[in-house]
Amino acid sequence: MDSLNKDQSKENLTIHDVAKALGVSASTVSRAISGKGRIGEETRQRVLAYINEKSFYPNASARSLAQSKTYNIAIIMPEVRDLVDMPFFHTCMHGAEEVAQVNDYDLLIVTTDGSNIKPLERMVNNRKVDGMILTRLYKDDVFVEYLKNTGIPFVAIGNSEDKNLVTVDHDNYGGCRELVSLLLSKGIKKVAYLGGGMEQTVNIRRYEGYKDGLEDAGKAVDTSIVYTNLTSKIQVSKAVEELLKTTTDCILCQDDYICDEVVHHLAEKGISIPKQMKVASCHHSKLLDNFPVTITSLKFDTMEIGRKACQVLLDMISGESVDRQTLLEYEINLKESTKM
Amino acid sequence: MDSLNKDQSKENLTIHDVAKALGVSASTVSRAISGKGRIGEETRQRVLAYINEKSFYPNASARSLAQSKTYNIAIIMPEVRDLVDMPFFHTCMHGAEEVAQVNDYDLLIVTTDGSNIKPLERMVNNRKVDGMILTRLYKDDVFVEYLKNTGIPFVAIGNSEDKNLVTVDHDNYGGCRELVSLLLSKGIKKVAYLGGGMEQTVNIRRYEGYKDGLEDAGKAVDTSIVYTNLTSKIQVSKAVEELLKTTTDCILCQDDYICDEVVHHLAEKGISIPKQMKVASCHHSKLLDNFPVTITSLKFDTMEIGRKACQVLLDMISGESVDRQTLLEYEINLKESTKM
DNA sequence: TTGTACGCGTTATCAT
DNA sequence: ATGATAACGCGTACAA
Repeated sequence: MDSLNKDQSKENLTIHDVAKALGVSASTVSRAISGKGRIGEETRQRVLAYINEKSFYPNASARSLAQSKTYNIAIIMPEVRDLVDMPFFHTCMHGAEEVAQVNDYDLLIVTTDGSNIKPLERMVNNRKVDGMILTRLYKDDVFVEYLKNTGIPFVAIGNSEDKNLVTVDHDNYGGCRELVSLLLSKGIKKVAYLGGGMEQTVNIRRYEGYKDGLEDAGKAVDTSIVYTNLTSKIQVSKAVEELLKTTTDCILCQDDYICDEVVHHLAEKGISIPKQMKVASCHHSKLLDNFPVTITSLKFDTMEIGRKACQVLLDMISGESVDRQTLLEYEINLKESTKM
Repeated sequence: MDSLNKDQSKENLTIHDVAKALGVSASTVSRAISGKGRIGEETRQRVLAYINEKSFYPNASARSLAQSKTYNIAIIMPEVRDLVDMPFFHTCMHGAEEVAQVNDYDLLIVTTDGSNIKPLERMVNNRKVDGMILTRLYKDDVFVEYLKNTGIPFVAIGNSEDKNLVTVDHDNYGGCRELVSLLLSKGIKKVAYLGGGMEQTVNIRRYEGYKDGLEDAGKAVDTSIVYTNLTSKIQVSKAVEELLKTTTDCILCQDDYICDEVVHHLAEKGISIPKQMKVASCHHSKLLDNFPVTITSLKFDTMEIGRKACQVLLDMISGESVDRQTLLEYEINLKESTKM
């Protein structure tokens, strides 16, 4: 047992060792492994059997150098303080990893805030990755700007006006629009909107969906019950406070994070959901499952977006043509929180 | 502006290009960059200035091949379904990444369940990393077993009886012990314990702390109010149900996840905390911040454990001697949930 | 102090 | 179908 392991680890084999042992040349071994180039089926099997028995594995660095390919991709994550309550990015990450693994790629994580491109530069300059996934897309995105100039393949999760970008996103716009339409058709009269971080395209799209959803129902946007600059819990609760003085009968939250705060604040004030106020969220997460009342929300398959982004990226890397924009489906879950 | 970028990207430079342009040899350039080997200060500056101006960066694969070092480390994460409500691992990951970045290392993530070592084998066999961090430690850990045989440097987050392992952990034992002592000293009479997953060493240590905390106060463990095999929400609520029939006046939860369920179930049953039942948790997370009542808990700096684990690993990789076991401090936060 | 020459382990080109 | 041989770009003994 022990000696068996020792045996295998007698310093790593190379294709030359394999070649010598089999009385063939190194290039033959290489061909047998890669499948590239013509090779006799018999010798191929012989080589494969041998490397399997001796558990030989090609050296990644050497292959990397020879092919100018790293078999690594990077995923760019927002900075830590944002992440604690935001499982979205991590779920994405795991989706991407799943696809990467299957394709013999490894996933390398890079955390950075919205403006610091240093970590990306290092990756690119040192050629440590073959491509990148941007998990977040800003309005005038410095990462995008940088990556475009480098020419390295990358896909962004989100929506951009630049139709040359390769993006993967949930249909936030369509989802919010349909959600608003639905709420209004059920008899809700006045839907307020609570959001923040309008420099992120996802939030822009949701707000646009909200606006067009109202329009579909022949309603105009009432800017006095629209908040698009909430960045802290306190601001959210203050907004709720103000809304309570109006005739608003439903609060649409840009995301689960804001929704969480809204629900808490309403509970604190003794306002019952949905009797005195309806609540809905443009994004679902486990956060919303912890309330006594179930919350109407848009549901997206977050893992799937990670998978898809990675798949598209790998396609780009291998030179295949890919769709510029990919839009993934949404699901509307009507729950108690908007019951009339 | 545009031409400037084009200029830089005229196919990547090599040390030979730099050498030629400066009228020196490639090895001189190499020395200037690495700092290894004697080199004239003047030429060193000249080289450094040039590569800085032309923004030359050494090719990672080539360096990797020459040095047999990848400047990558991997962090092994538990499988996805466990993760959604467990920010611990992701926070660790970001801590590790922070330290890795500073040391010019990159972090590669690998997700796998407790038994599948295939993904690790690929990493090791292909020599894609210089070391690994295990974020979880099982009683008879197959990963540990495998990694020990390969000889690759690795550090495990958790506690092991095998004192040859290099581990980094919070002082779960000491924390739980002190917490229990404290609760009892405040007048609490009967502390029940709710836990699960005893194949993970962290949970074993917490339970041991609980036991010894009782002992410190001269109390014996009452196994009828101890649950160490709860793996689902339903099981947790059933356990709570049974405890309510006893004279238990405080429930100590193994982690935030279990605590979350306990608090919810008590609320559902109309049992008020802390009046009718005290509650404490051996692990704090944001999960506990969402309750109307603040929860007494042990608090660990999760990011710090990731940082520390990474630092120790990097030390091992560079051949420095490291402490076998590192124990990080805990903090006891006494809150409303255990108020007498 | 600096340059030469070779090795790291693969892939790819060109013969055979 | 297979085998030499030359890259790939960097590090490093050894020589000068």
